[in-house]
Amino acid sequence: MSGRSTKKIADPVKKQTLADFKVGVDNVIFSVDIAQNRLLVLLVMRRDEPFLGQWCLPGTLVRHGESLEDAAYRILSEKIRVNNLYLEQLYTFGGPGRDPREAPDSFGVRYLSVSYFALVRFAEAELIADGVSGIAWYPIKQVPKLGFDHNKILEYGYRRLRNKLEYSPIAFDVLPELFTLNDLYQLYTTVLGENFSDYSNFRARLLKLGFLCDTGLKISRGAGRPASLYRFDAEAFAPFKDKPLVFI
Amino acid sequence: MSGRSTKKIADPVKKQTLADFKVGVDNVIFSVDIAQNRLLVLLVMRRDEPFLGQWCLPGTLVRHGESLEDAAYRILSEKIRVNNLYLEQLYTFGGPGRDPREAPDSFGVRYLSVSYFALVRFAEAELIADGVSGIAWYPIKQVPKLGFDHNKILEYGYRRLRNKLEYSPIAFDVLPELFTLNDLYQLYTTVLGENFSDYSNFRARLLKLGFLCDTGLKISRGAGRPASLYRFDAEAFAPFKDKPLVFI
DNA sequence: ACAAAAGTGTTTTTTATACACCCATGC
DNA sequence: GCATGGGTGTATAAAAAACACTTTTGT
Repeated sequence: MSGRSTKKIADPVKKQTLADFKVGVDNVIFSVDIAQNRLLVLLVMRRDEPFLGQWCLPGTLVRHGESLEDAAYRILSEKIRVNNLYLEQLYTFGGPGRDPREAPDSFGVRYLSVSYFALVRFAEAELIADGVSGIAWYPIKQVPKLGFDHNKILEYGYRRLRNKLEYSPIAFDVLPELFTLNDLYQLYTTVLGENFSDYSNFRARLLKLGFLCDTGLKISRGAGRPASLYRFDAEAFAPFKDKPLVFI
Repeated sequence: MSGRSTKKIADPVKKQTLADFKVGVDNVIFSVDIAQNRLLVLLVMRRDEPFLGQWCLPGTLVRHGESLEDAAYRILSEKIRVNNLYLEQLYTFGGPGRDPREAPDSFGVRYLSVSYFALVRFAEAELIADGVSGIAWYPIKQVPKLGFDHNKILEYGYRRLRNKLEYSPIAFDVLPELFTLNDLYQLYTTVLGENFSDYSNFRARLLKLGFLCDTGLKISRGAGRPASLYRFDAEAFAPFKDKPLVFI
């Protein structure tokens, strides 16, 4: 308490003035490798201080005239080429001292991070290596210690991914136009774990909802009966928007 | 397309440079007036330009050394006195041009808003009028046109409130220590609408979950049978954390 | 005695869960 | 013909929804 009042003498000058910020955008970019049943997250190796040479989420600072979402799309397109993706804002981390570039207890500029969460199609995603430093898909279970507070951001993004998958149709943004129910099921199990639902029940529930339409086309993958190809019908899905827990 | 390339000549100087930000925090503060069955949101009248004299969400700019959440608590405590509340971050709005103080297409500073969502106990909330301009609880259905993009923020907060109520125990942060099941039910109906559930079913579901304990105390409110007073048992609730859709 | 508020119980319908089983294809 | 992946069906348990009914108080 007495420590506090000591502080109060020094504070008024500083505390009353507004902080100046640089705003960064950090992306948690997921993709699902169905073939290997792995959930992957995109990491890049820092080329600058701080945290030079350490793995981080891909991020950037926001430029003049650029919206937050624009910045998020910019980093994304600097790192990977994709046509299909889902992207949404995640959370904003902005405590003082979260970035080492902020001189401690100074009038210096603060660094705030608005994080975005993205899910991209693994098969078509093409990583853009700049030839200087690393970029890689990391299986979620093998992510190392990251720079900044990026492990926390990633954890936040992972939780969001699992929730989103349960009640919104983001899977279809990342599946090909035509897909089998097994493709869909595998995507779900890879993210949510094996025991989230039995295949037969998953199937029955989804088909009953009525926004997956059977194209009649069949695809044969090696041995076994050929699978029907389905298409996601966005119009038929419309009435389910805003309704909780559509899937699983 | 040719318009674009013209732009490109002018851009590099500006677009490549980082934007400087002031960061604001805007609060969507809800309370539930059970007596009158109204959901209320706190609005304040702006004392400064821009939007002087117009109703807005209570907000402030973040100061040196202050975290976002600290700023959110600061405005809150400048406007109302409360002991019990729930508060969480909502969303970050940061497009260029969202604040009129940004000179259009200039090098000037950008204004970004991190919004927070709060639920406070109506009965104990004491509004702090500064004697200069207005502050008031507005029924959600009667909110006027607000300054900035605050109607959008409010809408976002309203949706969050309804969702949160369904799967997390925020109601208990805002009910008195001891409450009747009717108090709880009325809070729910006021926010979610009359037809979200039948009282008897609501009651049965909640009691079965087992984190409401009957204190044995009774309270009599006018005519009719006295009601049991319950207490929320946070420990007994713990296992339900992270499980979706506990209520309703 | 009766209206008002609180609380209990019952019936019906729908959904979830766990399986067992049939179908079509490649080898 | 049999392993493999695809697809259907059924039986049981649990949850949601609708609604009728009892209990306890004030007046």
